[in-house]
Amino acid sequence: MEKDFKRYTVTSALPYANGPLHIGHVAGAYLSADIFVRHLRLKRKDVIYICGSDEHGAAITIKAKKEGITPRQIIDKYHQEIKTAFENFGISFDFYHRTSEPIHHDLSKEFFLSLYNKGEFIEKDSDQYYDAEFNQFLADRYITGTCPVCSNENAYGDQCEKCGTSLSPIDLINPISTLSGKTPVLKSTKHWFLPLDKYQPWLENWLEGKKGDWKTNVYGQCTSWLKAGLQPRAMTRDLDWGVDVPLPEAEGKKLYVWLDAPIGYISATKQWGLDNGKDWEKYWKRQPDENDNSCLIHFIGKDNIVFHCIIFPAILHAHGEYILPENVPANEFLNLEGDKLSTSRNHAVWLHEYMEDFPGKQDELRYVLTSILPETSDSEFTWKDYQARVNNELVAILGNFVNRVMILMHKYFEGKVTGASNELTDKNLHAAINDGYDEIERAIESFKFRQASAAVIDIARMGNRYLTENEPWKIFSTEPEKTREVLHNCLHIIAHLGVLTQTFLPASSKKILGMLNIQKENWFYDEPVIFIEGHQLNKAELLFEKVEDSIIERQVEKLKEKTSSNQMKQSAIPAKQNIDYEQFSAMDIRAGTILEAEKVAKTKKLLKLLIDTGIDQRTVVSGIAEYYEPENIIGQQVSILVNLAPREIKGIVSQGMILMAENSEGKLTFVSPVDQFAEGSVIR
RNA sequence: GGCGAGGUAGCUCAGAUGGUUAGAGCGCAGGAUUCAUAACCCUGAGGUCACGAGUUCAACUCUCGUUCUCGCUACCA
Repeated sequence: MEKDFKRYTVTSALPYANGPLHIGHVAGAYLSADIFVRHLRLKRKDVIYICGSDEHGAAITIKAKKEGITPRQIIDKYHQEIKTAFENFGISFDFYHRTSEPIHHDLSKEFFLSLYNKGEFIEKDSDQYYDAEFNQFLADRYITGTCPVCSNENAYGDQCEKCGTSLSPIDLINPISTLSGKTPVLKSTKHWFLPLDKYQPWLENWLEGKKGDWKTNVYGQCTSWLKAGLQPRAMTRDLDWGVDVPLPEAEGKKLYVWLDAPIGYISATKQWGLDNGKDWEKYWKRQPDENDNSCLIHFIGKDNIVFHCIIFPAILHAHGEYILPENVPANEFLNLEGDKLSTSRNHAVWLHEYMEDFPGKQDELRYVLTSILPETSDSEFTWKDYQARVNNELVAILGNFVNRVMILMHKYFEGKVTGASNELTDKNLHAAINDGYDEIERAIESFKFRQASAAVIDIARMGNRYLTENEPWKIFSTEPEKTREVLHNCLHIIAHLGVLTQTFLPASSKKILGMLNIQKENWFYDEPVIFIEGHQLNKAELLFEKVEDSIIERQVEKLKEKTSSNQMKQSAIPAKQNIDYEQFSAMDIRAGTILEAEKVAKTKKLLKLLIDTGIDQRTVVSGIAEYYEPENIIGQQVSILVNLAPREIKGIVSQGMILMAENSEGKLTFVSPVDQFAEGSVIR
C-alpha cells in the first residue's frame, strides 16, 4: 500500500451459516484481518471492519430438510454460534451482520435492479424441471435420478456423488423431485446472466495494475481464470430460500447466493451506519474527489479468490457507483496434523471447542495461528508445535521477561517508580524499539503478519538480553541507582510491548497494562510512554501458563477419536429403496480377469482395461488410475457388469463396468471372488 | 490433460529489482547465570537452496525441461 488512504473498509469472508468455525477459517480470513484493523485503529485511521453470516444458498435448505427443521432454524443456530466464537476469540468486527436481514434483501434487490435498468444482464430461457405439485422449479439439488454414467439411482441433479460426474438435471434418467417424490416436468424458465466475457478486457486491464502489488498466489489465480476465458454467469436461481428477484416476471426466483453474499459487506456497513449515525456511503461509494475514496480490502481464503477478484469487481464495475478492492490478500490453506482440515470427516480443531478446553487462552491460539498463517503457501498446525510455541516463545520470552522485571521492581523498590523515569535512558534500546515499530508497521501493511508478530517477540527477547547484560540483581547492593535505571528502562520496554500486543494479543495486552497499572482503553502509537513520579505498579501475575504434555496428548487423542468415530458413522450410509428380484436379476455380473491395462491419455483417473469375461474379451474404461498402477493389475480377477449399455468415454467405447468398493474417503478397491474362479462365472 | 502456486538446514518457514562466507525460530551440542514459569543469555554444529540443462563475469533469485506437493479446471467408472 503505497498510497495513504483517509479511510479503510476492511472485510473478512462471510462465514457460511451451516456449520461452526474451525482454525482453518480463522487462519484463512479473520485473524490477519483483525490484526490489520487493530493496527490501523492504533494509527488513528478511520477504519471499519465488516463481516456477517452468509445465510442463503441451497446447501442450507438441503441441510434443513435433512434435519427436518426450517432453514431459519439452521441459520439462527449457526449465526449465533459463529458470532459468539468470534467474540470469544477477540475478532474485533465493527459490525457483524447477517444476510437474512431485510436491509440486506432491500439493498441486494436495489443492486440487481440497478444493473437490470442499465441493461447489463442477458436474459436467457432454458428448460428446467418443475414440480407441479409444489408449484415450483427445482434447483439441481432437489432432483434425484439415475446417473447415466454409473447407474447410481440416487444421483443429484448437479452431480452423482457415487461416481463424481458433474451432471445437468436433464441428464438424469427417471428424474424425481425430492419435494413431492413425483416425476417433475420440463418447463421453460428465464434467468438473468451477467456477461462476464463482456467485462473481460476491462478486468484484464484492471488486474494488470495489481501485478506486483497483489500476492502472487492471488494474481496468478486471476490470470489463470482470465486465460481460460470468462463465461456469462447466471445471477438468479429457481429457489425458495434467498433474496427475491425484484421483477414481476421472476416470481419464485431468488438471487444467486454469490451475488447477494458480497453485497452483504455493503448492507452490513449500511446497518452499522444507521446504528452509529455514520455515512456508510463514504466507505463504499466513489467520492467526487478520487483521493477521498475509501481503501477496500477483502481478507479471504484462496477458495474465494475468483469471486472477490473477478466476479464481484465486475459487478461493482457494472453498477458504477462503487469503489473496487485495493487488495485481496487471500491466504492459502491450513492443514492439521499432516492432513487437510475436513468438516465432513470432522478432522478439525473447532473454535468453540478450543475455547471450552482452553478457557481464557484465546491469545495462545491467536499467537500460534499468527505464527503459521498460510500467507504464501499451505501451512500446518500441530498440537506439538502449539505447545512449543506457547512454551518457548510466549512463556519463556514474553511472559518471562515481564515477570522478571515486575518481580525485581517489587523486590527492590516496592513496585514504585521514582526518580528520573520519564524516558528511556538507553539509546540503543530506544533505537531498537523504534526500529521494531517501523518493521511491524511495514510488515502489517504489506500483509506479512507472521513477520510482524515475530518482531514483537524480538522486542521481548531484547529485553531479556538487556536484563542479563546489566544484571541488576548483582549490582543492587553497590549501585542501587543504576539498578533503578535498568529496571525503569525495562518497564518502558514492557509498556511498549503492552502497546504492540494490542494488535496481536489483545487480552494479554490488557493484562500487561494492568500490571503496569495503566488505565487506557486504547493506547495509540503516537501517545508517549511516560511514568510519573511515584507511579505504583500492580502485583506481578503470570501472562501465560506452560502447556503440559498431557494436555497436548489429550487433544491429539481427541482428534483421532473424532476422525475415526466419524468414519464409522460415514460408512453406514442409508440403504437405497427396495428393488424387486427381477430388477436385480436383470444385472449380469461375471467374474473376469484383467488382461491388459493402460492409462488413458490426458486423464488423471482413467485406465483402459481389456477384460476376459469368459464370454468375450472387451474394453472397459475405469476411473481407478489414482489407486492402481496399470502393470500391477494385470491378471487381477474382478467382478464385471457385462450388460451395462456401452458408453463412449474419451473416445473409447467402454463395454461394461468393474465393481469397486469405495470407502468414505473415496478410495477404491476391487471386488472379486475370494478364490480364483473361471472367467464368466456368474455373480449373483 | 490445461492453468496457477509451491518444493531453501532434523522441523516450521524468511530470503524487492541476480553480486562478497544463504538467514530466523524451534530442536540438538557446549558454555555462562540464578532475578525469573528448570525459564533467560552466549557460542557452535547442520543446507551441492527438488533435479537437469541454458543465459550471464556472476543465479536460490532469469529461461527451458524433468519430477513431487497443493489448488482450480477438465475427464471420471
